[in-house]
Parts: sequence; structure tokens; C-alpha cells
Amino acid sequence: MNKNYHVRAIPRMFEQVTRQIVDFITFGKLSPNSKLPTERQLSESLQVSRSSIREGLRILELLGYLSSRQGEGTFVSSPPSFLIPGHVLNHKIEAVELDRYFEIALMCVEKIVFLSLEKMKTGCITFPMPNDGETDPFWNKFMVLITSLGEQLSNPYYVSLFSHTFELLNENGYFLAKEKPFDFSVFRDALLAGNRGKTADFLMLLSAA
Amino acid sequence: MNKNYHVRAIPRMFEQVTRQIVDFITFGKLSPNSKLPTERQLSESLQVSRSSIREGLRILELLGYLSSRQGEGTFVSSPPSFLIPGHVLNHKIEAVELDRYFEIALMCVEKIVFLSLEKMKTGCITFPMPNDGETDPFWNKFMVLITSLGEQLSNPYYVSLFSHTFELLNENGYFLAKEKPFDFSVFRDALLAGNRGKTADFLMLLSAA
DNA sequence: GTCGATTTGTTCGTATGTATC
DNA sequence: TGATACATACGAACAAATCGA
Repeated sequence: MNKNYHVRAIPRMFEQVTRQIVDFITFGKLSPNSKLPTERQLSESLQVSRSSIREGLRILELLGYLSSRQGEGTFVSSPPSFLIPGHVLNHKIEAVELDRYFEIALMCVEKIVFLSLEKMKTGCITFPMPNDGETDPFWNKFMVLITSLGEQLSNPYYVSLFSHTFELLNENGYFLAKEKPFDFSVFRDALLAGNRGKTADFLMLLSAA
Repeated sequence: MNKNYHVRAIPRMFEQVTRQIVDFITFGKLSPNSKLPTERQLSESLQVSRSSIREGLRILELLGYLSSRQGEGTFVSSPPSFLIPGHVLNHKIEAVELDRYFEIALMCVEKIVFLSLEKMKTGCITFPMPNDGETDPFWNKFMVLITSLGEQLSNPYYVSLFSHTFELLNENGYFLAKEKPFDFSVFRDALLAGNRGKTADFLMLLSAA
């Protein structure tokens, strides 16, 4: 009876609405500042109530996709939004786009790793247990390590941003085809030893991966 | 008649709702996984319709504040969300929290600046015009410069993240009391000359500011 | 400047699906 | 099985803002 609250079998109405509208914009190639159909038109063409349409519009507005103005209408925003959650999209994100998210994740990794190395000098960093899941894929182990380090920093936003980005990449199967750039245990040992130069070298390999 | 669409004089109902609920959680010190009042109770106690309550709940759900489960209720999420837009909050963000956002902004600044320096070698970076607003505050000029550089990079997310964070800091008056760490024009010249070492020195001063 | 049409903002009532006991 | 509590969803109505004739 493993009840997983994170998985919702049936997407709610407003979630389907957001994806439909995103599709409408992307595939219709609507340029910024162009006008969307009215709420009533959307309600009719998608066959959902106006309330559900509005819930979807609120989501996309918060994400920076749209902006609504009373008496005028709803318009495509510019510039586009950052970090669109995967569940808002119907379609897969393009590879070039995923590469950009990967760069953001790496930026956070650098910060987390080097701040951790600094903190190690005062000897108050713990590493994740070498669990039995040694058969885990490389990128899984990497994620666990970085997350564990990041959670010990005083600024929680580095790891928060990393997690969000990494999760989005994972959801889109980004790491399935991605080759592992080095042996994970060697990287972990370099970190544990506080070897800054070697760690930096590994991170260079990462961005080339 | 400078009509600024970005400023909405009267907050919409659902925006007030989000702030009320955030207040309810923060000041009521509701711990993660604790249950919120039902939508009908919120509707009655805040004297707003259920539709508006729901629009507000959708926002907070997307931000990672809450999660709703049909037949059960709405619960406070854990962990808390990253980068809460200023307009979702009623109260000022605490200083220590703002410092954390500032660190995130600086992380982006570093990336934008060093990637720009790389790109300068191929000679295809333009700097913002030295406009007449030379009396602009230091941080304004800094923001304009970094944004301008970031927009010329192939990855738009660095500047997107920087803008979001910087705007949030600005909205909260973060830079009003903050001393300028160096002379802006000197920094700009160092960048223009492609002097990597000097630029790095300036960035060090920034994180100490 | 006013009027009317259009569109988002907001409310209310009702019905349905789902979880808990 | 039934009862209760709750989120989900719908549709109609009215208010307020915008725009053009």
C-alpha cells in the first residue's frame, strides 16, 4: 500500500488547462505581447468551466508566461519565464533547452562544492552514508552527494535551486543517455580529502560532459 | 501619462488571499504537514469567495508552499519554496533572508561576467550606452550593466535568475542602505578592457559588501 | 464626454468525486 | 455499508476596467 502523495494519477482540470495553453502558445508560435483568446472562448474551445480556465491562467501568470489586464485581455509575456516545472508542459523540453538548465545546475554545484570545501576546514561537514545502493547510476549518486552537502550550508537556496533544476532534468530523461564523465568514487574521495585542485578538475569535466 | 502595466494599483482578490494565507502560516508558526482550514472556512473567515480562495491556493501550491489532496484537505509543504515573489508576501522579508538572495544574485553575476569576458575575446559583446542618467545610484547602474551583458549570452537563464533575484531585493529596499563597494566607472572600465584579474577583485568586494 | 460592447475580476449555488471513520 | 468532511468542477450572474464609436 505504498501510497505516494507526490504522484497524482489524474491531472486536475487546471493542470490540463495550463498545458493546453502552453501548447497553444508554443505550437501556435504566438509572439510576446500577442493576445490570447478570451476566458470564455478558452472555456468553450477546451470544454471546461471558466473557473478552471482561470486557475490555469493564474499559474501561467505567476510563471511569467502571461499577464492579464481587466477590461483588455490576457497577453503573452516577455521575457519568457525561468524554470518552468515539468508538469506544466505537455511536450518534452528541447535538448538545447535542457543543456541550459544543466548549466544552471552546474553553477550551483560549483558553489555548493567550493563552499563545502571552505567549511571543511572547520571540520563540520558530514558526507552521505555509503549506502548499499552502490549500483545506483552515476548521476543519482552525484545528486545525492551534492544535495547532502548543500543542505549543510547556511544558505539553503543553492541546494534548492540545484534540486529544482536537477529534478526537471531528470523528469525529462536528460541523464539517461548522458555519459558519466568520471568515476564517482574518485570524485567523492577527492572531495573528502579536501583536494581543491582535483575537485575543480572534475567539475571542468562535468561542464564538458 | 506614463502608464506602467507592471504596477497594479489594486491587488486582486486572489493576491490578497495568498498573502493572508502566508501570514497565517508564518505568524501562526504552522509546521510542515500541518493542515490548513478548509476552503469553505477560509472563504468565510477571509470573507472571500471560494473561487478566489482557490486561485490563491493554486499559487501557493505552485510555489511549493502548500499541497492539496482531494477528500483530505490542504497541507503546509516541506521543504519551503525557493524565490517567493515579493508580491505574494504581506510582510517584509527578513534581512538574513535577503542576504541569501543576494548571494544567489552574486553567483549569477560571476557567471555572467566571466562568460562575457570569454566572449569578448571573439569581440562580439556590446556594453550599454553611457546614458545621461549618470546620477543613477550605484546598484542601478550595476544592474543595467549585468543585465545587458547577460542578455547577450547564449544561455538566457543566468540573466533571468539574476533579474528575478535582483528585483526581489530591490522591492524590499535591500540596496537603500547598502554601501557601494567600489567606484562603478572603474569596474566598468576594467570589464571593458577585459582585465580578468581586476574584475575578479571587484567581485570579491561585492560579496563582502 | 458619453454610451455601449468587450473582457477580466468576483461571487454564489450546486453537484460530484474522494478520503476517512 | 453508510455517513461525514473535503477538494474538485461547473455555470450563471454581476462588478469593474478598457476601448472605440
